[in-house]
Amino acid sequence: MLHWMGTKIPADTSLRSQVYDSLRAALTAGRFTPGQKLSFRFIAGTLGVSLTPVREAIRRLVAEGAIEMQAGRSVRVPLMTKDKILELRDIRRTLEGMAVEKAAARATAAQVARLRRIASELVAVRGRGDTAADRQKIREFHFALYAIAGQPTLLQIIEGLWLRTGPYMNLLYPDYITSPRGPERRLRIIKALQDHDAPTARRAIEADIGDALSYIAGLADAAGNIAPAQPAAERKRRRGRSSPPPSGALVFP
Amino acid sequence: MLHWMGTKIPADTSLRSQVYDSLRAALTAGRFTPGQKLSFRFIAGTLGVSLTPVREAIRRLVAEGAIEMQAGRSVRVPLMTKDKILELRDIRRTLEGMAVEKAAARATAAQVARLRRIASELVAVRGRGDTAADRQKIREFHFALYAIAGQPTLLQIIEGLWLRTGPYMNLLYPDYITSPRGPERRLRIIKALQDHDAPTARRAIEADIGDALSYIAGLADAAGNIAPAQPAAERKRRRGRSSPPPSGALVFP
DNA sequence: AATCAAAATTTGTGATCACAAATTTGGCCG
DNA sequence: CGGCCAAATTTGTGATCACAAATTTTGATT
Repeated sequence: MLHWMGTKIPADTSLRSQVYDSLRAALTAGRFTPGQKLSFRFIAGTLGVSLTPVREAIRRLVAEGAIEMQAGRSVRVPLMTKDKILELRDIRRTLEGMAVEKAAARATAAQVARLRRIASELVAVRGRGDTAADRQKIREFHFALYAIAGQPTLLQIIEGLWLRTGPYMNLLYPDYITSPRGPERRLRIIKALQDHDAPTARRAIEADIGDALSYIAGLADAAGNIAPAQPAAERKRRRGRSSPPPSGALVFP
Repeated sequence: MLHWMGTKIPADTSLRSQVYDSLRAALTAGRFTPGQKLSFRFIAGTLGVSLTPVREAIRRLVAEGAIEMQAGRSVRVPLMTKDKILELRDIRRTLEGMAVEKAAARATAAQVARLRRIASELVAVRGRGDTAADRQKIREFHFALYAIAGQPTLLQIIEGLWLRTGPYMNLLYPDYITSPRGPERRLRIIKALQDHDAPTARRAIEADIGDALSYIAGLADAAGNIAPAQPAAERKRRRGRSSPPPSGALVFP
């Protein structure tokens, strides 16, 4: 639920947005193979809509770099290379470092408390083996952190970068993610925000992002290509009726 | 003309792209008043196309932050505030600084020579009072510089940032732009690239961007709003037939 | 003249169709 | 088995239509 100064911003219920959300979720979860061609009619057919909203959703995703458009006329899931990951690493490290630096200067006690709560929820989820839930909590922590900076444009750009790296972040599981550095760094960041210690906070987030993406870059083969990640494990299904997804959720199989 | 390793990339001739280019050019030149509502049918009618390509072009511009979409259903040219300009200043300073730093490490003699040529052309144009030509040369210099870094994603993000600030850059004319700091800094950057002196190059570009956008932020009124810029002066028309724009150029009046 | 509800118009959205370009298929010949 | 070309199919693009929501205009009433 999006809010702004207590005023509810009405959610965009257009089919276009729903298609966008579905594609975004599928990309982030790695449900498409990198390099896979996505035809408009396949997407429209799968989601049960016409071509029109699909085309507009695709335009947005292309603009955000989440999918790429071939010279001719087809779109496909981008293939990742070591160079591209290293470039994204440098950009993300810098921008997310900037966001945290500004956040440290402004963080209120309530905001710090919220971060602490999310961090402890993450600890609780970790080790349960639910990759999808784990990643969700990580995302929640990071964006709660960046939102404190109060810089909407910066936040939007960072979201775009997460969308580009998203399909490959599953590669961190299970090896990299079990390192205790993550939890330690999150606590260090929280402490630094509490103390308004911007340089320390920045260093911690830069190390976090730098290490994670360097690790992924290290998975590249000799040609510099990085293999696609496996889809995140689904959350446990609710007991009871399982067939139809809740109210109008457009999902890929 | 776009090239890549000697291979011509075929230009996208779709109507969608032409509409996008037209809107982008109009926005950059300040031909729309900030806050102005843009109806799909107005754009389609003006450019003589149907709604379909307009809708897709708009989606892309919205994703890039060049225009914004109201909650309900209309799109408009974003209004600029002091806070937003300062945020864009910080992001641009950082990312363009990063690009120049990488460029300094890689620049070849030929690339430096090209920068020097553009810089001298800019000096030639400067003082002729042709704002549009001046801005075009500035853009050419900056992107030739950033391209040397060889980081396509970074370049794409920077282009998006220029699109957001574009409608307001005319505010630099004629007062700010006549300062001799600009030409001096460009020469300093070129020299630093030649010497592979990354820190000096970064400092120079950061000062360039920081000063320009700080100047624009200083134009805000007490409420923090920044008045729209006047459209850039048109280039001198070629003599001869003046009515129809060259081959299929979709232009706004 | 100011107010406000009803009517008229405008506007974005989604579906559908026609069409050309790209891609795949299938068969033929080497 | 492999290369090549024409037919068949798929695919993205652009135009058009219907429709509901939003906006503007109108006109009656105070």
